[in-house]
Amino acid sequence: MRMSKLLLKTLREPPAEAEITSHRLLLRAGLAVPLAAGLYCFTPLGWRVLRRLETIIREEMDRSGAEEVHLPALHPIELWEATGRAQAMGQTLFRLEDRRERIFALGPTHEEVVSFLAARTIQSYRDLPVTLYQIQTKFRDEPRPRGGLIRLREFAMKDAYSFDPDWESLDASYQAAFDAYVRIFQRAGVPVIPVHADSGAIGGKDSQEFIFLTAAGEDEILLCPSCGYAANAEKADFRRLPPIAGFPQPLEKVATPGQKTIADLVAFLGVDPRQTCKAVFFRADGRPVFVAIRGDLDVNEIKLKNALKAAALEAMDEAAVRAAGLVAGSASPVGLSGVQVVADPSAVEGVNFVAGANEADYHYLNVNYGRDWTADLVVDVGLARSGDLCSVCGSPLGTRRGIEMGHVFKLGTIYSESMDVRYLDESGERRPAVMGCYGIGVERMLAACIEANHDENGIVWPPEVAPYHVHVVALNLDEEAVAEVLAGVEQALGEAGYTSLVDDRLDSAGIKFKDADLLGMPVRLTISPRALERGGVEVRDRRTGETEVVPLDGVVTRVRGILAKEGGRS
RNA sequence: CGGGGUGUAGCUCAGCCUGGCAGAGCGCUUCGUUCGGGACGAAGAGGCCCCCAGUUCAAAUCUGGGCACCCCGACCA
Repeated sequence: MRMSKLLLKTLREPPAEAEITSHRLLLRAGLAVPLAAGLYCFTPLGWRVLRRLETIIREEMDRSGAEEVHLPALHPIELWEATGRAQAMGQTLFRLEDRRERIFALGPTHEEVVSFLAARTIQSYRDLPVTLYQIQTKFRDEPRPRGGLIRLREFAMKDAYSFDPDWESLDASYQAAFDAYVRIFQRAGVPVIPVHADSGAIGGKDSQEFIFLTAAGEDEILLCPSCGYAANAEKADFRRLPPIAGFPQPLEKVATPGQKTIADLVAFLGVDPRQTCKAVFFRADGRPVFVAIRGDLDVNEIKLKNALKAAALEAMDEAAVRAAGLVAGSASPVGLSGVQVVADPSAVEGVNFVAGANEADYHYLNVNYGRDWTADLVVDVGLARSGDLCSVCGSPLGTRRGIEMGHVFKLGTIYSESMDVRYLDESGERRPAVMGCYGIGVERMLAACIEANHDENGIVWPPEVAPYHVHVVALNLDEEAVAEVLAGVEQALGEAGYTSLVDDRLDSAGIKFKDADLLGMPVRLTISPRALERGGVEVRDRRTGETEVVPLDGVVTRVRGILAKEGGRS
């Protein structure tokens, strides 16, 4: 490809809207142009990168035994109502109407549609297991698109769905998808770690995310430096500090004027935070929920939401708190009625807690579970924080930010039951297929790839992702010798199976070198009178900056060497 | 949806406080000189100053309302 005819505009300065590195370089290198919040146009160069990523994904999915399909992006809304997700997705679901006023959704994901397809094609255990995948445009009316390609409203997702006769078989399909993901991210030059995750609105059981660690990430990840336990904060388990021991004492009411927070009580009464019981109020699908948890802990709203099987969970506002008869600052599970009470085990296991008296400026001492109050539900709703102890080995956990690149999880029979994906087993019994579901965000992968592969001068593409293998800078093209060598080199590269981007523009050498660094092809060749005088063509490794003049007949070999060194196959 | 910020040329931004010809650098076009790390000279093109309303003789500038975009939080690949 000749740059003189390539549609490309690089920018010396990044647009002010771009803050994170991948976004800045994406725009500076002219790979994409924003259209609206969460929507981008991809230029020829940017599109080539996306296609190369898709190629990697296809190859590895195919290798894992998955079969590619293509499903509509436009879905009849009835499909979403059948699984209850028209409701659950809420505003995120883009809706539109056809000319006959039938309502459709723009697919934010494809469990429903793939289940529809499976229901009509899978009949027997002989048809199983099978994994279907596609690379499809997804539409989500996100509350807040952000970070360039990190969070889009329209994006390409590789989504795969496995159908198995039973859970044991699903384990194998899940593992195959997991292994494929490891290879995909490895080839794409995106370092990821698998972490335990919540399965979110889609529902399901075991769930792991492939996280790219970066300060620009949206997710908080808890990592154990000692045993390697890694989990999304919304899912992470941790070991609570032991309760403070003692024998139950009689309940006692004390005046605590103006003391509202746990920190207040700790200072005022001189007790350990672990001796206090914290009260937090929520509205789950509109109904009030009271959560009791030990004072040194915080509530994990995702865990709570899951425990309550609620579609929406929000903090209770002041008016609602009063309406529920609660006293903020002195709220207590003791003597509470008409409100669902959820307790974290930490509030149940200890003795002699300090808790509110449901009366302003008063607290109880020596509150004990079972004697003074009971919960409707006792469940782990603790939020793991930096410094909490690893549930596996007991070492202090650390936190890092990260971006979710891919997600694999075991769905089970949720969709196969509601969408009627059933098969006849060997004994002639009709059973729902056990499903798994596996996604990768393609644009997000591109962003992470830039984030992980750049230096102060620009992008440094891994060879497998680079839009072209070689960037050829031609200087003084008006000189016949240069033009001649360029033609020869281009041909030799092509015959060797390498793609090249040739800078044949009339701009100065400085501009061309700067652009070559910015655009980040793994190898740069410079063809110029100076290089020719020195006996050949200058070959430069973009990553290391190593530069050498190589005789014409050695150029292809040298290119091959650099590409192999920089990233395996190309 | 809550909190914060920004909207002036393709990009980065000044001008706004204190109302009075719409500006700079980079980019773009043409010509010439250049040609190894964002060259130089000359001549040009390019604007709904986000939108609407108000105040005023006069609004990029002041007031009100709206919209868009970005960042932080609640959601997800």
